[in-house]
Amino acid sequence: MFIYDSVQKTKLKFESLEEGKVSLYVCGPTVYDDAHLGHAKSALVFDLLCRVLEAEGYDVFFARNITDIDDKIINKAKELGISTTEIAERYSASYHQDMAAIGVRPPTLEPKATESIDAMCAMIQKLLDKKHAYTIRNGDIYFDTASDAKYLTLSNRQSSENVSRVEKVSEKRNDADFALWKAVHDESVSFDSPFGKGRPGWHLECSAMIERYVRKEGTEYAVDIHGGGADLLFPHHENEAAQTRCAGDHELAKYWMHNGFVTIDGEKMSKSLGNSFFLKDALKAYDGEVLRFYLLSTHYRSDFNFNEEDLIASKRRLDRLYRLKKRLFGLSSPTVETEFRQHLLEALGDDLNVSRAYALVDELISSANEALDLNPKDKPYRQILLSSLSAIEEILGFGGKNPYLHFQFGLNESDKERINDLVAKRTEAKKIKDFAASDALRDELTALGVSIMDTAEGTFWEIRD
RNA sequence: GGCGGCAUAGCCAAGCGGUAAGGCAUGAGCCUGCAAAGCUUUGAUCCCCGGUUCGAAUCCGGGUGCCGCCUCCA
Repeated sequence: MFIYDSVQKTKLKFESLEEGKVSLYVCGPTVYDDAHLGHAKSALVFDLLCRVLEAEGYDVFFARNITDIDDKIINKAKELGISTTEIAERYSASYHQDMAAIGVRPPTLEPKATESIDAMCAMIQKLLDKKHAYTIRNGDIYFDTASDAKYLTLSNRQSSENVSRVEKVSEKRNDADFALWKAVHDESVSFDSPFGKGRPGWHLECSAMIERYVRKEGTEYAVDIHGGGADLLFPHHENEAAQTRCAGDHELAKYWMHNGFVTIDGEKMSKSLGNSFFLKDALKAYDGEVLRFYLLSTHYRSDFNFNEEDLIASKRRLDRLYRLKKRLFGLSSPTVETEFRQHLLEALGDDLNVSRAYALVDELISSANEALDLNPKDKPYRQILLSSLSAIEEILGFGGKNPYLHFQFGLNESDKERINDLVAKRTEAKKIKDFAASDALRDELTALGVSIMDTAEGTFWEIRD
């Protein structure tokens, strides 16, 4: 496995801290609204990484947090007149639902910030003890960035001179110093701590939760891989790394992975543009699996420009896989190790080269169709083929559904009944060679968005995009 | 202003020094009552200029054009 490390800016051979085991921590969402396509992309990328690592035989411990306390959650709660807990629960649930819809498996562990306050306090205390943090008069606790010689080395920034846009607090020792703990003096949401009532700083959450839930004693790094969106490199990950190295005797992550951004029709996602922003909206129009296939189709480090035209092209590519599955429908056989699976892992093992993996899938489909055209009854061949297809499902996470249902997205039972009825009538007309009637029926079906295909096994239909 | 990324056929997109994967769309053929599906086939010298090299889309220098981060953010 090779991984591009976004700190060293080079592709590295992956060597886990502990033989056969991988610890992966990914920054999860702040649950104050529904998940958008960017959340989906990030979740998909690391879901794929997990699948590949597991397929390579690693025992993967994957943690992805939920930030369930934050100013934005508080604001949303005020806006809707309900508690922050309700907000967090509502959007955690919708996050889980949306991610499941695109085939993102749940992480091994999903720590919540509000359930980890003690871990955060413990870390703050360490930082205070080691003089890497200080308290100002109002009770806020800040990280002293000047006390960490390695500060800014993660994101490769020269000095903190240009990092001056964070809030100006006159008592801060350095402009770049960030809050570890914010004291709360009014009635707003707060947690009790040895430092008084307050709320934790966002950057602290991940460091503390990694330390508490993921890290094994004695390792040089807290985790093997730390991931997240490209925007998190600075300041979030820079700050996390600083906290971890200053509070303990180890660095945070051996490998850093950052996924690219999702734009929509070339524009940065924004609510004001009113474009298909939320994943749940995209899921109304397209099958979750189609969205998975599409969002995963380009390299994870590249920016991804989401648009419907490309999505449809992508769906057509996935359709080919399902048409092949239709040809094999009803067959089952024990899964055997295939060369194809090896090739797939080889491609994905190269810093998740999905394009190469997809090309392999395409080539598999073409050669399979060709072979089945020549010799439809070749049993050993079909067994290998079915095994290859299950490798696609296992590693890439698509292609596992009933192939007929894939082509019936968005239809209810009465729609299907009506279509089946028309198809049956057309078959009757064809039987008596009344082609005028059968063509008229096909036109009717076409008008319904249904495409007809006559095969040796009978007539099949698909809903078209 | 500082830091970083990208530029490959109509579109999406691999490629990491040896003479351009794959998909969508398009044209043609086979198959079909006709279609659809499937199969075969059709097309780029890689933003521009210069350099290194026997050889560069791939390395170096200089342009041009997009984009991201530097503020909460996947």
